[in-house]
This record gives sequence, C-alpha cells and structure tokens, in this order.
Amino acid sequence: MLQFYADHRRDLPWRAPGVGGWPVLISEVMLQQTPVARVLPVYLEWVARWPTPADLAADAPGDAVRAWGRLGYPRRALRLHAAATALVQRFGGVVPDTVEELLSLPGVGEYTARAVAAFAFGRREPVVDTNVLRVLSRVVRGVDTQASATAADRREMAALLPQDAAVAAVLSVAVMEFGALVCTSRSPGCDGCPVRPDCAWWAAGRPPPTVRRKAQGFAGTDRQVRGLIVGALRAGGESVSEDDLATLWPDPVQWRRCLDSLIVDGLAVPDGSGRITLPR
DNA sequence: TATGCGTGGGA
DNA sequence: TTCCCAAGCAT
Repeated sequence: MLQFYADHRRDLPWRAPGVGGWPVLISEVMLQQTPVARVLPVYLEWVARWPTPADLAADAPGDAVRAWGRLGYPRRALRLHAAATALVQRFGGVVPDTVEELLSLPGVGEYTARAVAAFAFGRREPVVDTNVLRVLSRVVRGVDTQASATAADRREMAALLPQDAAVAAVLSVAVMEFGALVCTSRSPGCDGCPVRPDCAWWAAGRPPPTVRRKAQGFAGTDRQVRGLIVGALRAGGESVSEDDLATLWPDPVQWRRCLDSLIVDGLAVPDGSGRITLPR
C-alpha cells in the first residue's frame, strides 16, 4: 500500500506537507459524501477566504452556505461555521489534536475526528472511511460490504497499523487512495492490482456484497425541494420573497414542509415580512 | 440502528 | 434512461 501510494498518489492540496488542522478539517467535511473533483475548487476558495477558524467565525453563517456552492448537504457549511465558532470559544482558535476534542465539534464524527488527528497531526489513529472499509473487507476478510464503519472495524484497522505514528498516518491515506483509485466499489481494477496475490476477496472469486445499501431516491423527495429552495437563497440577493420561493415547487404542502424544515435547521430565516434570508 | 440529508457524473 | 454512489453525520 505504501509503495502504491508513493507511485500513484494524487497531488491534492490538503495533502501538501505542513497543511494545518483547519484546512484539513475543511477538506474532510467537504469530502463527506462528495467527490474530490467537486470539492477541489471550493476548498481552494475557502482556505483563501477563511485561513483561520476566527476568520470564518467572524463572518455570517449564510456566507458559508453561499460559498458552499453546489457541494450538496449544505448543513455541512453551517456545521463548519459552528465548528469555527466553537474553536474560537473553546480552543483558542486552534484545531485540537485529540480525537475526543475533535469529536466535540459540530459536524465532526468518528471518521472525521480520526482523519484530522492522523492527517493533520500525525497521530496513530485508525481512519476507516468507506474506501478503507471496502479494502479491509475485501482484501483481509474476503467479503464485500456496503455497510458503514463500526467500532469493530476501527479496532481491526488499528491492529493492522504500523507502530510508527507517522507511517501509520501515511498507510491510512494510502489505503484510502487505493480504495478510491483501484479497489473501487463498482468496477475494481483487479487486473494489475498489486495486492491481488494476497487478496482474500480475489481468492474467493470476488463474491458480491452481503448487505446492500438501500437505494436512496431523489426526484420528488424533500431533499430535492430543499435543494431548490437553498439554491434560490444562495443565488438570490439579500433576501428572497416567499412567493418567489413558492414557484419552485408545484405541491404547496410539500413546499411548506420543506421551508419549515430549512428554518428549523437554520438554513433559512424568515424576516417577519414575507421574505426569507440565509442566516446572518 | 435506520433514516434523512444534495448534487452530479459515470456505468 | 435509470441506477449507483462519492473521504459521513445527527437524530
């Protein structure tokens, strides 16, 4: 894996030597369920505009939502802003280097906390995302899976990490990269795979996934309607009238439910006179 | 633990 | 075209 990474790693900006905890945190949150290619330009904008947590915390949460662009799941922008505020209030404006402290930040879960601890601070933590889980599952266990990582998965990965913390961190990103480029979900590149001689999944005849993720539809769902509304708020000026927003979707009941849920989430704010804004 | 939460590209 | 899915999190 280390050799594969040395030979084939993509030169991504959040992997440059000496990148701090804040840029790494931004990249990790953006990369949650979002492909690298789409994250890249938005990440560069963010780190240039908000080089420290204090810079982001000083601006309105709505600015973060606007700058989020079309990455999807805009609640992540809100949580990143809330994390910046928490960093200023509780951590002196600095991203902490322990998993426990990182877990206390909004939008930071079991994966992201360990990714930041390992990649930004060189800590020896098991970093098990969907790529690492797929590689671990296939190569080591000989089965395929589409489940999400559990504590047991992290324990198993931890047992496989090299003792040296810095090497362990590189191994984690190496396995991730291998899962993203070779051992992919849909069409794994077993031809020429460097670990094929040791791969339990290959030896077993590449059995299909045991548990399959439930397909999540999109057309006609609240997610689509919410996306339309936030998109209009993002593209619009200071505020948008409810009447204009209402033209975005034919079903008034569903539209109202979605606007209300966006208000609950803090992604939309009524100004009391029939107009809606992003949070200030 | 199952579900909801955006978006767009490729198979 | 339709389906799948891409460095998850919160509830």
